[in-house]
Amino acid sequence: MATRTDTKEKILDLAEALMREKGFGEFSYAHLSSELNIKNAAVHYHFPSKDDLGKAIIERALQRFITWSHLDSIKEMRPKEKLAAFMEVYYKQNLDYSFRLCLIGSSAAAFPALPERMQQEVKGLAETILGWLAQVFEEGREKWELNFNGSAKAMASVFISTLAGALQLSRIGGKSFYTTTVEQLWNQLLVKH
Amino acid sequence: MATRTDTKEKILDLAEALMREKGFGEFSYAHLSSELNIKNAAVHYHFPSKDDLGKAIIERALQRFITWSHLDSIKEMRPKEKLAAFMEVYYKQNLDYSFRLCLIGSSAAAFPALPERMQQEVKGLAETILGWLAQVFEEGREKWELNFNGSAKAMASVFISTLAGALQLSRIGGKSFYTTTVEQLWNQLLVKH
DNA sequence: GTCTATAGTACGATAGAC
DNA sequence: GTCTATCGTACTATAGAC
Repeated sequence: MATRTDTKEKILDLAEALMREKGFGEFSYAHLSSELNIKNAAVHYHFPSKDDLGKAIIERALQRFITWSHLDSIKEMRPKEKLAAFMEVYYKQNLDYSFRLCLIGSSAAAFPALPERMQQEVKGLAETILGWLAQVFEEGREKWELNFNGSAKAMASVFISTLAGALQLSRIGGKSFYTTTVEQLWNQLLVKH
Repeated sequence: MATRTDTKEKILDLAEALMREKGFGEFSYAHLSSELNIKNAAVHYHFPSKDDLGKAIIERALQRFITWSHLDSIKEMRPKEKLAAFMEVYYKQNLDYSFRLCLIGSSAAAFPALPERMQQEVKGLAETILGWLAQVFEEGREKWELNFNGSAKAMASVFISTLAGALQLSRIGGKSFYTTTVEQLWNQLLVKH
């Protein structure tokens, strides 16, 4: 019925959602198979071990980010718009669902328990996103659209730490905690020093 | 041999450390008992269910923070010093060990999987810390020691989100990611607008 | 590519002796 | 307060039929 690719993609979709909702160690092959109406052996066929599954989740997310950041519609934006677009995607992919974390945040929290091959993938993903953000901040300051002192890399680190942290803490403080926090962060970037 | 209180405290100490290193769902009664050279039934004697244990971890942390913030040595400090003292404790209790998370961060990441009674305690702990920080920020701005726009509560939210986020991401990016990020955050608070 | 069946392990929790 | 012993459950993973 379903082609090989269909099932594999569906497994990845669900696994990624569960990882962000509950954590990588908190969902099982049984969760995946029952939800997809297949047997757990079928999941093992596509991803022999959970290590393979975890690595594939992160690999796919990296490709997705690269594709997104290379879209003409994104590349043509001014720095401030790029940052706003990033924040919008971040909000929609996470807070529009019931407090899913971003993959970086979920991975970081569980990092010591993750398979080593998966840890390597996560490092690559984090470096890619941080590099892109640092470039946007650099460009934004040059063009007088964003205001901050210090290095663009450090500012990008504050930015992504705040987003990821606020997203996590919004599980305790509610959605308004996230919006309040991010609005404050954003406003500080627009202040004229 | 060991008094009742001794063992109970030792269990709490170890459980809290494991929760911050690996996550609440990632350690077991077997981990606790083997490390403490007792049997898992002994742990169940002190904390019948893992819910009880989790609740006790957070309760104790709340008392610890209240005690700390009520110390004369802390209360006598100027706002900027208070914030610096908070950051120093945060660094020493977390990054001086091998990337332990703070209890708030660890709890937030695993929140949906935590026992409900534990979730309530976590909310209380987060509110207490956030309230204290907001007061420090308010006072700091009044006395011209800290610079920020917007509400003190929002600034406190950014502050704690950034610390918790940077601590988590430092598991991916190393200790220098944390120090870079927090230094940037700190410098922004001292900038004269 | 998906199934049935199952091995092997780890978990939280409890009963009852000391 | 700690022990031995054990129950019931859930997990990752594999062998072999279809």
